[in-house]
This record gives sequence, structure tokens and C-alpha cells, in this order.
Amino acid sequence: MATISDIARQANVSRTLVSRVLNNKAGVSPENRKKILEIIEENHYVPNSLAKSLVLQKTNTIGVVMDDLCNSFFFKLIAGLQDAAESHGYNILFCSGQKDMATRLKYVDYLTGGCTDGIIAYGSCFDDNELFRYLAAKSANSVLIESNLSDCATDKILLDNFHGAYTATEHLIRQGRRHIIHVTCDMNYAVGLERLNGFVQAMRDYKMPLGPDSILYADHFEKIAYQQMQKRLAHGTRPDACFVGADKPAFGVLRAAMEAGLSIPGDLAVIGFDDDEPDSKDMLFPPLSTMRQPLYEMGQAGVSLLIDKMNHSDREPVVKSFDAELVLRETCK
Amino acid sequence: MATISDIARQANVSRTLVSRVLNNKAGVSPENRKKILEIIEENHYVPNSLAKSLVLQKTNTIGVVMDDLCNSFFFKLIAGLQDAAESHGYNILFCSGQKDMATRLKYVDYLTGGCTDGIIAYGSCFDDNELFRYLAAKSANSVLIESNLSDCATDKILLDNFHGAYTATEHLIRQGRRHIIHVTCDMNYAVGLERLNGFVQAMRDYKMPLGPDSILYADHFEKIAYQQMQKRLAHGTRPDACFVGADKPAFGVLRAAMEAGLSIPGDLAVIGFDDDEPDSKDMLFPPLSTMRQPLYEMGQAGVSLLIDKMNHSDREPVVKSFDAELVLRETCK
DNA sequence: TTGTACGCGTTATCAT
DNA sequence: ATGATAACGCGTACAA
Repeated sequence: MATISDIARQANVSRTLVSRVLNNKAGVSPENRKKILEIIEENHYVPNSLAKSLVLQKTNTIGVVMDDLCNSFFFKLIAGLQDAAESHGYNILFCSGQKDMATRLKYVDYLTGGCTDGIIAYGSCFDDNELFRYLAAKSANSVLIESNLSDCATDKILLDNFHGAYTATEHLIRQGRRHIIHVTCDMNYAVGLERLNGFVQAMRDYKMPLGPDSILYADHFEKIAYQQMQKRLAHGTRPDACFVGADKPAFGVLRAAMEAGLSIPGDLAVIGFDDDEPDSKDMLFPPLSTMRQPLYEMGQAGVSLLIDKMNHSDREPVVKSFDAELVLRETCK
Repeated sequence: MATISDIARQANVSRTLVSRVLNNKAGVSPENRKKILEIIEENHYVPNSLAKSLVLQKTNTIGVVMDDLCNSFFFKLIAGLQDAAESHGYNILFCSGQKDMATRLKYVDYLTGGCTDGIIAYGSCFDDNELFRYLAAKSANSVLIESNLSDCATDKILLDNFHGAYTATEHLIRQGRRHIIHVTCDMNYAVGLERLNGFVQAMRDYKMPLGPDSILYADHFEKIAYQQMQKRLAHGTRPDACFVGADKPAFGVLRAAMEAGLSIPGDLAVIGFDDDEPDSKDMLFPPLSTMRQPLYEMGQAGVSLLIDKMNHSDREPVVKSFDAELVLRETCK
């Protein structure tokens, strides 16, 4: 690989002149500039960004650590991150440990080791806290998305899950529903707990009955929610509304309800959470009402916050919270 | 951010000793080793990988350029790339230009600028050829997956689309189907053309009728294929088998056929290509027969080839071709 | 306009 | 066992 010295030698000039040409700076005679540009072209010369970053103490690159790149839930987030990085003139790199913590910690080491100016990490799983603490300790220029770890003094992008769950539940109550239940998403995630809390609070505030079978525990997939709802419909009083902690389990709920012969939303109103994967299901189920999570905007905000922090390294950590938006579709009219 | 000099100063030793400790090398007294390790720990010190890579001329990192990260089609490929990189002890970074060519070229510049040892690019869209040529010119350590550009002297990972299409078509013929048609995927991609050619060749070899309405042109999505098939079923002789150039359009074909009252596979046998997104559709349609593309293995092979090339920089380019595998499910018994 | 010299943070070589 | 020094490729004062 050609270096700046090679180019300088071939052009019979100093490296300084070549550097000036590369960075479009003044102080080079037109003839020399032309000659240098030609030689650069001939050699397919690309400046070594390592050396450049080393001397400038600036990489112009943002690193993103995901727990898994292979999940369509992240598409909007990734798009938001990419668009924002692009518009700010930053490169953005993605890496994931494929759910393996050791690998992800290795990537944090790598990304904090000089090749990026800052790092963004996403997740709300309690198991991820180790990663967030490790990251926060290593780099002041980092942003956590969806995690509200109090002992990490980094910037944070949050979704107000409590408020979103409250809003959804409140809507069902005001609609006149009497027997409202909640099917949780995975309780190993902070979002699961927060959404449950929002549901409970709304039910209490409106003096709605809250019994032992008002809450069914499921996860982020369809199956468990389906089974839980099946069981629930076989025993006890029939619910007439259900707030589900995520969209995937909401489809499980819908399936169980439809198989049990319930009409949607007449017999049972359903509201999910997240508003992901809208297209693949829309021939199987009535379109799902849900609390839309603005993942694209959250990604954009994460990049903005990070860049702001890099330019004001002494400012206090910022927490920016987003609200989920109630999107009413067929399952809750 | 602390540097190796900071650590050395605090420990009252030279940078050499700190470096030895960092790299687990002999030649440090136990007391010094202990002291240095403590100070490293205290300071959350991480060696600057830029400086390290600069002096070692080795980054231990592979870069991947995708045209789009937000596509579930790539999940298996990404997993294969990650697993292989991990098992070879390499970091692997993903970036994408979100379909914007200028951005992707920028990333090629960035990745070839010293921060990676080699680069993997995926794609078979004819529009991508510019990118591949650019990459091949800039870096000898690069691997193209799915592209067979003859003027790029890089290693290549290919799928034998022609043979796969031939196999699928042949299977339909031997099954006794008489009126076989082909619905193409997007013809802006080399794979679309190759699969079409395989279909035609098989039909010719077996003296099957090949008329103007034996081929319907669609793309990588469900809608066009659905419309095309609807039109086709309304006019002309009814086909009794259909080989489709990808799975998504195959679902469009199935939908048109089922809405027209055809029984699957009795009236119409269908074989797709790729074997992606199996789960989301399995309640809507009978499970789809398809030519499985071994994307995971192709990703693994890409990493292996790249690492091999980096260790034998003078060897000739290697082309490794994979075969698609016929997976028979309900739509073609 | 042009070139010299230094530093970025690390590892390797060669002394001591 | 320990440390001084050069080198990786680049940008930039400063001098000429």
C-alpha cells in the first residue's frame, strides 16, 4: 500500500505538500498540485485513516454495539442511526456479539480503543447491564438507548414505557371495557416491568378490578402468549380487553381469541406495543392497535446526543425521553 | 484517555515493561507486573488499537459492506460471517450505504484506509458493479459474495443459480408436470438472469414447450408476482407447475393461485428459491418448496477465503461455488 | 511556495 | 529484568 511518502518521492516534493493537496489546503503551486493529484490517482492512493486519526485524535466514526443484528425489530433503529450519522458527516459501524456477552465486551474494548469517537449501545435486558456499566466506565462518549441504568453517567435515550402502558390501558378503560387483562412481554427486560407497572397504575387510578388472573406472563414471541391466553380463556371470567406488552405476543393473544370464537374487537379489544412487523401479519389477523415506539427518531436522537457530547465533553449527562403513540387499528375501535 | 506512557509514569517503569504486561510477554518481574496491572485496572486503561495496528500493520478486523443492513434476507449471511470471524479471532464490522452508492463508496474508502485487513462485499445487482470494481481496485484483500464480475481479480463466493434453477425445473418435469412456467425475480440482479437461464435450459433439454407466456417477469417482492400470476391465470392455458426465482414472489404466486381456487400442489406445484423467511408465512400458505441457498455457509466461506488470502497475498484469486439444495415441502409433493 | 522536525500511542530491536 | 530508541503514516507548527 502506497504511503504519503511514496507519493512525495515520486512527485519530488515533501510530504507536507502532498498532505496539503489531500486536505484541499492552500499553499501549493498549481503545477505541483496537478502533478501530485496525478500520482495519487495512478497509485490508487488512499490516506491511512489510522495514522490520520492518531494524529488528529479524531476518527469521525461512531460505533454501535447491538446484542443481535439479526432481528427485524432493529431495522428502524438502524435506519435512524445511519441517517443521522450520515447527515452529520460521520461514519457509523455496527457490530454484535450475537447474544454472547464475552464477544460483546470484546467489541466494547475494540471500539473504545481508539477507532471510534463515541459508542451507542441498545438494550433493556437486565443481563445487558454488565455491558452498559463496562462501556460507561471505559468511555465518556457513549449513549445508552432504552436503558435507564442509574449508575451509568452516560447520555440516555429512553422510551416512557410506563406512560405508554398507562395510555393504552386508559384508552381501554375509557372505551368502557370492564374486564381488562395484561399479557406481559419478557420480564427479563426493563421494558416488561415498566409496561406492567403502567398497566397496574392505570387500573388502580380508575378503580378497575385487579385480580390474580389479570396478568399473564409471556415473552417477546407469539407462542407463550398464545398458550397463556388459551388457558386463560378456558377458565375464569372472560376478559373483554387485553393490553399486551409487545406486538409479537399480541398476535398470540389474537390467535387464541379467534380460535376460541371471539370477535375482535367486539368481544375482545387488543392493544400491543412497539408497532413492528406490520406487513407480514396483515392477512392473518385484523390490523393490530399498538403503542408505536419511535425507534427511528430515537436512533437519530442518539447520534445527535453523542455528537453534542463529543463537542461539549464537560457537560452533564442528558436523558431524553420519548413517548409512545397510540395507533388505533382494527383490534380496538 | 490514559496512554501507555501515563501508566508507565505512574508505575515508575518504562513503556516497554507496560507493553510486555499488556501482551503477556516474559521479561517482567512479578512485582512490576503486579503493580502495572493494578494501575491499568485503576485507570480503565485500554491500549489504543489505532497505534497498535499502525505499528503492527495488522488490524485483526474485517469490514463488511452491505447495500442494506435492514433486510431479513441477510440474517443467515451475517450470522455466518460473524461466527467465522469470531472463530478465527477477528473482529467484524458491518456498514451499509442504505442503497445510496455515494455513501457505500465512502465506506469502501474508509475501510480500505487502514482500519481493516480485508473487506467482504455482498450483492448481485448490476448497479453494484461500480462498487465492486472500485473495491477490487483499492484492495487486494477483498471477497465478493454472489457477484461474478469477470474484471475483478478478487476471491469470489458464488451460488450456482443456473444449476439450482435447472434442478428445480427438472424436478417439476420429472414429476410429470406438463405446463411449467417461470416467474422471475428482479432482473436487475444477476441471479435473476441466471435462474431464468437455468429454467430455459432445462425446458429445452427435456423438449418441454416454451412459449411467450411461459415466463412472467416479477421482482423480489410479493405484489408484482401476485398481479402477474392473476393475469396469467385469467388468460391462456392453465399452468400446472411454476418455478419462481425467489421465495417472496413465490408467495405472491401462491396467493393468486389459491384465490383462483387452484389446489396446491394438485393443480399447481410451486418451487421457490432462497429459503428465507420460513416462519412468518406458515399459517397463511402451505409450506413452500424451494431451492435452499446456503447463505450461512457462504458467509463462513467468505471469511475463510479472505483470511487465507491475507496470509498468502501472492496466490491467484479463488472462486468457490455453492449449490442450492432442493427442499421439498407441501407446495410440491 | 516549500521543507524540516515533532508528535500521536504503540511495538520491536537492541542495548544495558 | 529493564529502558532508550526507532518505526508505523500522517498532520502541522515553524523556519526558510
